Amino acid sequence: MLNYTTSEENYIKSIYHLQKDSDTVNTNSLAAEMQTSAASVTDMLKKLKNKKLLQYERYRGFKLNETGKKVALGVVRKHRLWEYFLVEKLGFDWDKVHPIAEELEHISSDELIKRLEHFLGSPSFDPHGDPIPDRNGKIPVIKQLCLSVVPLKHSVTVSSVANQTPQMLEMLKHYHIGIGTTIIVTRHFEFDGSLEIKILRQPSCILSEQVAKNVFVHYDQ
Amino acid sequence: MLNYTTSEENYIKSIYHLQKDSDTVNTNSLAAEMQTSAASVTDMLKKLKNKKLLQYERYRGFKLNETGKKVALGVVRKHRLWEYFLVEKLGFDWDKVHPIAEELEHISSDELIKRLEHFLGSPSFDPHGDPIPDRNGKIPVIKQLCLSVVPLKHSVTVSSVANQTPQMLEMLKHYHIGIGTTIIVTRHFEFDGSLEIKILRQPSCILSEQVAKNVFVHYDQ
DNA sequence: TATTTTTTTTAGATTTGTCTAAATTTATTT
DNA sequence: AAATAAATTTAGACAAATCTAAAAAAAATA
Ligand SMILES: [Mn+2]
Ligand SMILES: [Mn+2]
Ligand SMILES: [Mn+2]
Ligand SMILES: [Mn+2]
Repeated sequence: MLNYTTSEENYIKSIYHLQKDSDTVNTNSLAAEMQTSAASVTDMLKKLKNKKLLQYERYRGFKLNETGKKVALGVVRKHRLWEYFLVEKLGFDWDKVHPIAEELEHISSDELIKRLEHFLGSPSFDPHGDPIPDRNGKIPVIKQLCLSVVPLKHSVTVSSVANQTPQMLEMLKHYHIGIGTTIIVTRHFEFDGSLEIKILRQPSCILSEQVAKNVFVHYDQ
Repeated sequence: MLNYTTSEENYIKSIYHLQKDSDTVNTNSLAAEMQTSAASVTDMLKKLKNKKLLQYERYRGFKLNETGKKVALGVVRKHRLWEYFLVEKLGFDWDKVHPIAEELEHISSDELIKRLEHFLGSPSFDPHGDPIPDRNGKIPVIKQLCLSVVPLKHSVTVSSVANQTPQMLEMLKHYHIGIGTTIIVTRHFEFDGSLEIKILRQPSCILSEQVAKNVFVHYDQ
């Protein structure tokens, strides 16, 4: 497999994440995601098309082809393994690791990642509950649903969090919610969609719909 | 402390290593060390002088000032901590870690290095026996001497290896010599300066002067 | 000291990744 | 279907890091 620049890898990864929800991606959304100009995106699209990582016709949107997806999965794999390392081995809070993994994911040694994965015990999910692709790009799946649609009085366990900004993660920490936390939804307020929830050894509390929409869970046992 | 580019950091580190033996450094030696052209070196020297990291008058050689040395020590510290991690935690052979640490040393987070150091148990020496500067740039010292000048029949322990190319390290592995190996010099051949040595549980063997000159030891107990 | 050699710097290009402003294409409204 | 608005691309510029070839300065030698 060829080597790509840090910049190329960042674009490829962003396209990968965007095309999961929308199939074909457009210039402006990528520019927004990357916090850069639309012109810069167009420049990079030409480069990635030349390198045969992208399906792209001008003005028509674009998407990664199979090669591009493989590259993206490799970067995602590295990113999430490093995040796991930072939290589980170095004791970082889970809301601090993203920017550091954003740099570490570009270290090029394959041997390093092979050994890192083994050292970490081949984890399947990163500290945010996101799946870690294996060496072949295969992603583990679990049946999860959004906390906002969980029926009352069912015990569920938090398996991932969609919005991973420090702001969101800070908030969840305040509620004592993390990956693996067991939750029972005790009330649902129709007025604003907020939820009353109960966490073991914590007083009941109210979550806004906005928060609940970003928390994903699976049913217990 | 400001941030520097990967390229700047690599130049600063090379100058630091060169000026240890020669006080003032010249353009061609740095170009050789960095495997680049003299013109590129001159370009970078102007940049580093502008950033006030360097004493430099054209045609007159150059050296890092105190600020520059601090930056260099920070990079060296990161490089050696990562090498220690790669060998002690990930199980890499010591002759494989240098190029990977060459990338990892540029990851910018200070918090990361603080935690990595703690995770590793604040080691004082890297896998090649080179000292790891502490957070303030202070370097631990040990009294060491070159294996080629060790008197006969004294028990000494290998503390560092000067030439760290894969070729040299491969060779030392073949002789079962590593950091911490106990050695007794049993004969010294005047003809070519080669040494007969004895390592515990190994048959006697002969080291060329070229190898011995690169191995540093300290007296036992 | 004059000449030659070596070292170092400058001049001018090139590549990568970025930008702003203008032009073009596509989409949405009247 | 025009007109307007939005999205996208192109044109042209710039900074960083590199290069080669030529010029200039310093060092070594005759
Ligand atoms: Mn990144
Ligand atoms: Mn994550
Ligand atoms: Mn480096
Ligand atoms: Mn080392």
